[in-house]
Amino acid sequence: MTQSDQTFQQLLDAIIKGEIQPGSRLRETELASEFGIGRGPLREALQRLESRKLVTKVPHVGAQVVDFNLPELVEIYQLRENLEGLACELAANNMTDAELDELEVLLQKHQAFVEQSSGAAYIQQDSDLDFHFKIIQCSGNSWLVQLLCDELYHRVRMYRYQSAHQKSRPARAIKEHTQIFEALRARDGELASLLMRRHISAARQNLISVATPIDSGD
Amino acid sequence: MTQSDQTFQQLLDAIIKGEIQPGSRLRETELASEFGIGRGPLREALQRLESRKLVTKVPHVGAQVVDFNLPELVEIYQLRENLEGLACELAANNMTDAELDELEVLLQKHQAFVEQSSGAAYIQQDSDLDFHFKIIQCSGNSWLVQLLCDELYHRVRMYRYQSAHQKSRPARAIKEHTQIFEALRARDGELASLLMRRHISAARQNLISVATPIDSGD
DNA sequence: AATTTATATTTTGTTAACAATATTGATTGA
DNA sequence: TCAATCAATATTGTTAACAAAATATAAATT
Repeated sequence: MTQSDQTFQQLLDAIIKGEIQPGSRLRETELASEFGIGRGPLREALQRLESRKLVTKVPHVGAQVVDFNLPELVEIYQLRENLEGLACELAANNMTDAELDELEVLLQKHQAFVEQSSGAAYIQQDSDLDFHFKIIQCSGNSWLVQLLCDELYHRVRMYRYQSAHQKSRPARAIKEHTQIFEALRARDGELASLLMRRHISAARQNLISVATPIDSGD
Repeated sequence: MTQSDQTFQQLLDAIIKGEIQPGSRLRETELASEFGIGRGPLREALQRLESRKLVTKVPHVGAQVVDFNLPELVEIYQLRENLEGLACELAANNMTDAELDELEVLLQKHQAFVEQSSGAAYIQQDSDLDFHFKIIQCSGNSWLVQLLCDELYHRVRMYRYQSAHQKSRPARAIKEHTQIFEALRARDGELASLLMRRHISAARQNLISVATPIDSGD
């Protein structure tokens, strides 16, 4: 594994978990010596973060970690709604019985996390994303997989870590996941797609209502 | 503008137009001296091409231009179908009257190209893509714009240049574009979306039938 | 002759120094 | 006191040399 790869992974993790704060300036020399590598590989790592939209770069000025931004997150959820709907349609036809079993395991694992209600919220939320990931990967469309898993989802995870206190709505999510799973098991792509779209749409609206201070009208 | 930027643009153009053949090996030293630059900026350019999926890199081995691949193109059209459908929905609400006028101009320009039926096919096809681009940009969803314009479309254009002889179906395309435009003008997002999905779906099926040798059944 | 082993060559990964640009801070003038 | 100008500093862009890995070539063995 190249140094560029390693550094990319480590920076990715640190940014998503908020260990490097949103908006931070990323100085090449500073980071390079921190990781004990030269500036070359570090620049490559930064560029890869930029292509995932976790970092913005301005020529001759520098790089900084993206800042949290509700409108942008809403945009991402709009895309998820459509793309994951499509993923369900495709997965309903493509996925094997073994894959369905694996998905069921994920669902049960998630349920267990919620019921014992222990552990940090982000564990539960990662578990939620695992369910979505699995379906996407079963779609069989490699571009769809890359777009969602490798580009949009980093941003979603970043947001979740940074607002892990808002426990979203785990019980309801599980129920919706179960419905989606059953539609997939029945190979009903149309229904699975509809349910997934509704599921993400609800999450999007929840996002807005949580982040927006209630306007009491006075 | 940095050397990395310039080189990226030039390589992008050369790859899309087929001046650098699909499957070609891209040797760093060779290209660098060809562009009269060092290997550093060249590597950055290659990396950016990789993130657009026009080049594949293997560590310690090297980079090569992606090869044409029908199943992958079909995957991309599946995504376009959904994403551009969404773009229409959003654009119907968001786009200004001025933008509608601009779109109409593009439509007429495209029509002119087809009627005079002169010029290379790829001019007509670029003109076709301009129409799609415009709508996407009017969606107001910046992630949608980037995904489509900056990632998926390079691959579409690459395919079109390399099969410019297959004149697709320009007259029909114009007719469908006109319908979509009228729906947008009427601010009917649902209809515009439906028409766009159907439009791209037809293109996808055309793609398959053109590329697949007719199975006469014997 | 075919296959393996060893060697040489090519090519990528990495570094450290240099050049160019932007930022910062001090200085000057109104 | 504030604004503008200039020098000093810090930071990115770029290059050329070196290190490590993979590929190609040649020799040796069965």
